[in-house]
Amino acid sequence: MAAARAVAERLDVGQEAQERRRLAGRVMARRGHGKLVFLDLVDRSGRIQLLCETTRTGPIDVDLGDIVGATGRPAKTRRGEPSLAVDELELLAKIRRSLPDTFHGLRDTELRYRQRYLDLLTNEETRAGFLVRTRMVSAIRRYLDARGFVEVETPVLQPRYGGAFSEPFVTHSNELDQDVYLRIATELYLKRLIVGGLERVYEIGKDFRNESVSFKHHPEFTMIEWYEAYADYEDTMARIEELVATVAQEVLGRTRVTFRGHEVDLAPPWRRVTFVETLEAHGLWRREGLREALAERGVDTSQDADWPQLVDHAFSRFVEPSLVEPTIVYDYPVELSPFARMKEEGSGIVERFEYFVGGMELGNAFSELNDSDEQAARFAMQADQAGGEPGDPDYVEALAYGMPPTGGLGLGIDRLAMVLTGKDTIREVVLFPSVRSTS
RNA sequence: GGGCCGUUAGCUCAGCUGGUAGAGCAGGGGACUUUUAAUCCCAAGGUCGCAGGUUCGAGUCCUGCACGGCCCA
Repeated sequence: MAAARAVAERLDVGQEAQERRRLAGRVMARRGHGKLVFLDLVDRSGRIQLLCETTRTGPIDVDLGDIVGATGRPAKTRRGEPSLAVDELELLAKIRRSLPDTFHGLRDTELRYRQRYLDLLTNEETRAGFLVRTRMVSAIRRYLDARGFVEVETPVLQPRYGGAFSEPFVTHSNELDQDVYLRIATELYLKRLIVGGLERVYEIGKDFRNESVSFKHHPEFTMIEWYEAYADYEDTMARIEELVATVAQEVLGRTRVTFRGHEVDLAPPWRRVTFVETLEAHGLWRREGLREALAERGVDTSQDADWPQLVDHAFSRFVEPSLVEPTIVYDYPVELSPFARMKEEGSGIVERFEYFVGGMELGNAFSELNDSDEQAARFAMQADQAGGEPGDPDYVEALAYGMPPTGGLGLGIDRLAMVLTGKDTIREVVLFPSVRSTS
């Protein structure tokens, strides 16, 4: 369609090309003039006007939303509109229910989510947004494939869940006669592949977290995790900066984006600041009295059972919203990071970073802990913490066979799509967001 | 989980201090050979989210519920 339009655009007003074209698409507008009918035909590549002289085509019996095939010659009308002068119009699929208002588009948020096909049909910005997401994912794959990473698939149904602090969805295997969990992360399986010598692996796929929804949380969401042998978290910082900037450039042709009211530049280098510094700036880096300090600031800490939860609460409440320009926060307390390698013996600080744009976390990364004894000790420590990581002896066993020093990273695909499309909520970048069923 | 807001025709929206519901688009019928939100004429289209309550009378006021949105946790 775009090609036929290009031909028509080069014509003079009133002129008709010799070559015949056959197009197909959906009729999105109709302007009848008795024996002359104008239709707007739309496909993914764009829109072109059909010029139907009924003396040539016979009666035009089409409704808005019908899918038709048209044969004719590119032409330009008296008003200069690139068109196809139709010889033959064929109905390919009949619409049985009226399309929503094609001028305003479908506005009702609930209907837009429940019947996304109507949203895509009537709102061009919706279509454009999802195409950006698709191109973004392709660009990420291209970037990693070109650097020797291999894409893999690991289990979604897992006998044990792990790799993140989160409540899982539970289901049941009839064959095994046991409960299984929908994965909350791909982390532990991917690192087994590093043990197995695959050296550079990544997986793009859905994770599932049985938790509350918000503008940046959705129960099923798409995550990429990659693991790179013989890299550490500083190498990984450089890689994620480069990847995000490269992808933005490829998809949008620029690195400046507007997100949640902020204009930010994704080009490296990103601001870097330690976790401890960010909290010190608010007077909230302390082992004792943190609960009291938060209470003084009017924070309800009743849901926070222990220090790791308090410090996480302090960070997400006071620090995260201020991380508007792309920022890498690094060197985290070990209590928050059961899989990250210790920075120095006994420091209590691990080689981990999270990165943020527009006050929202995009992802998490670290130099992976590869000592099986220490991993076992970390699991034991987590067992004493509220909501701590459940242990995974099989994973510890895998590490016991030796894992190279490895840099690993997770990136929220939906969240990066939000940033690149400028959408304020994750539901705008998920084609079919979860909605309560109507009964 | 809490607060605020919303739900009227297939869609987009009006509907004031309570007085028996309107428009545009789409759909139906008709006119029209250069329009592009085409125009014009005709007819049709409603459990005003659901259930109660107040009232002579409720789309409008009150309560509860459902679904959704935004903000907070």
